[in-house]
Amino acid sequence: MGATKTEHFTDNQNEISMLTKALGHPARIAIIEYLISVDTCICGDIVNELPLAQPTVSQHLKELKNARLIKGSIEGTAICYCIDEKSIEKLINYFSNITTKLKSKTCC
Amino acid sequence: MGATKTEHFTDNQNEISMLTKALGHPARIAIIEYLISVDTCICGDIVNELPLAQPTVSQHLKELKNARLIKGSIEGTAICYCIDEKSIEKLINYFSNITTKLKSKTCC
DNA sequence: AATTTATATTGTAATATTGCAATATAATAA
DNA sequence: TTATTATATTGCAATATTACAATATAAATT
Repeated sequence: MGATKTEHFTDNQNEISMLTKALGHPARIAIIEYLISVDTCICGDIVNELPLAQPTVSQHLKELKNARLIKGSIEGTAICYCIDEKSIEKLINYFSNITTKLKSKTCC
Repeated sequence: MGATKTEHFTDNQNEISMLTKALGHPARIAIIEYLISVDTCICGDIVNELPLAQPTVSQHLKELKNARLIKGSIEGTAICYCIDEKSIEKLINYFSNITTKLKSKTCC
């Protein structure tokens, strides 16, 4: 026990929950918001921006990268991170679809 | 250590991550999808629908309720659950806003 | 080559989550 | 009142996450 029973759910359910799970931490939301706010794709400034130690930030970035919510490309010593729009669009589509389907339903 | 440093983030960051975190499990995505698929707001059928024991389902429902993603109203012995559209809309708005902001940006 | 700068990894402690059996609660039915 | 039915809670084991100090890596600069 303790481990999520991934194999019992559909690929889509696992994919959406993987994305939402990756966004399920305020630091990772803050990282996403920071990446949006900066014009140029800055990297290690995230560490200065957040109230967390460098290894912790690095770990959060890794999780966002694993979920393909962000992309990172090496620029000399630094790494340039930016949001992967596709994943965000996946989420919008998913939730929009829910709202559309709910329009015809009555709640209890 | 080990606990999320909620106090260091904005209310909005905490709210959005609270919603996404609640959706960050395939069983809870499956519950949301099931609630959409049924015409009438059925309750304990979720237990039959999911490959999880009743207490586990009850726990997942509790988390969705805490995040205000679903509402439950007592109907005799049963409890009628349904999706709280407002929270879904909050998420759509949030992600739409991100996409809008990204339109003007160039990625690395 | 040695140093600096930027980021990642490892190891570990604290805490949270997942899943379920057993049990409790609470409304209805017999 | 005693089942029955539907859901919630408790307690616990297994596992995952969060956070960070220490350390490693890797490219650029001196």
